[in-house]
Amino acid sequence: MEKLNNIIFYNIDHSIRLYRMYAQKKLREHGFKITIDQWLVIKCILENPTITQHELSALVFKDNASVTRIIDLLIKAKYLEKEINPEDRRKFMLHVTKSGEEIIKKVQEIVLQNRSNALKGIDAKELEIADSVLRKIIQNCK
Amino acid sequence: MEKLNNIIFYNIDHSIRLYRMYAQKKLREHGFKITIDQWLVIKCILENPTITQHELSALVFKDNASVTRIIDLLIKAKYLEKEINPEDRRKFMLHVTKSGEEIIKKVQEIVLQNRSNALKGIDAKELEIADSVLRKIIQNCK
DNA sequence: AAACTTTACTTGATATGTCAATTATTTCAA
DNA sequence: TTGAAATAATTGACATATCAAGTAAAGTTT
Repeated sequence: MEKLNNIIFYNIDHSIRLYRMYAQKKLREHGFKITIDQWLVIKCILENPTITQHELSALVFKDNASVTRIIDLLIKAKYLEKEINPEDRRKFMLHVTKSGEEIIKKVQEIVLQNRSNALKGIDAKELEIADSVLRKIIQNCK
Repeated sequence: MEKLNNIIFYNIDHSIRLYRMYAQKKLREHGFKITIDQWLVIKCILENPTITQHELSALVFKDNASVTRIIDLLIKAKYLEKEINPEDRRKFMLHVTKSGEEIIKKVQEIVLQNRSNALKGIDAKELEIADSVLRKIIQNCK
């Protein structure tokens, strides 16, 4: 138990790191020039079309600064456009372009495959317990 | 279940991110000018005095390039010294300095507190299950 | 309305993550 | 024993993480 205390955080870290590498590799293999984080940001904007950058950063657990920079890159890549919100000129309205929508649609299937591969051999009950443990850690660190 | 599939990776990501921020904040509050990653690297060298950088990167789940840079910073901070290994001139021997040893000793207690705070309200059995789920994910992504 | 506070976003600095290319050294094989 | 392959570490380029400081706009107080 004392030992596991040490190790659980290593395994959390290790698992998410390997999963990200795994997922990124799959995207690359399919010829997609987009990062996991960029994909996540577009996905969230599509699902929440009126979201602000500030709300977005809470949703994807990222710093405002990171979100600003990811959005910059997505705009450069023509997956996104932004426009000042006339209701509140501090904010921006974020528009996913046609090509942004398309890449999300194409990548979707790979993401589902990645997740299911990564969770192979894990049953619903233990997954549920693992998830609850993670949620407790999240609460404790807030 | 379908939904949880989607969410487990978010919670893994979220939990490790919050834990790192939490741990880093505690270090800062106690006046330590060292990052979690730097601490981990010194700790591993102390526990494996003959370790190479290559072995080190496997141990801490980091890229060789990251380890090189972390070691550079630790040398600048006088916590570490390196010396070419005469047995194999491609390798280095890594020496933790007195002041490196000292900071590890001082930080140790805070790290233990952080872990136990982060795991509050989680019992041994569910922790064991969570750990086994993470190990399966790690295997699946290798 | 003017001053103050808060909010949304950006930018700079530094650390780390990831991949690819490079250098130096060693090992292996013909 | 020499030439090819493998290994250890570094470096460059770019993406992201984190904190702090800064700018602009909106909201609040008096």
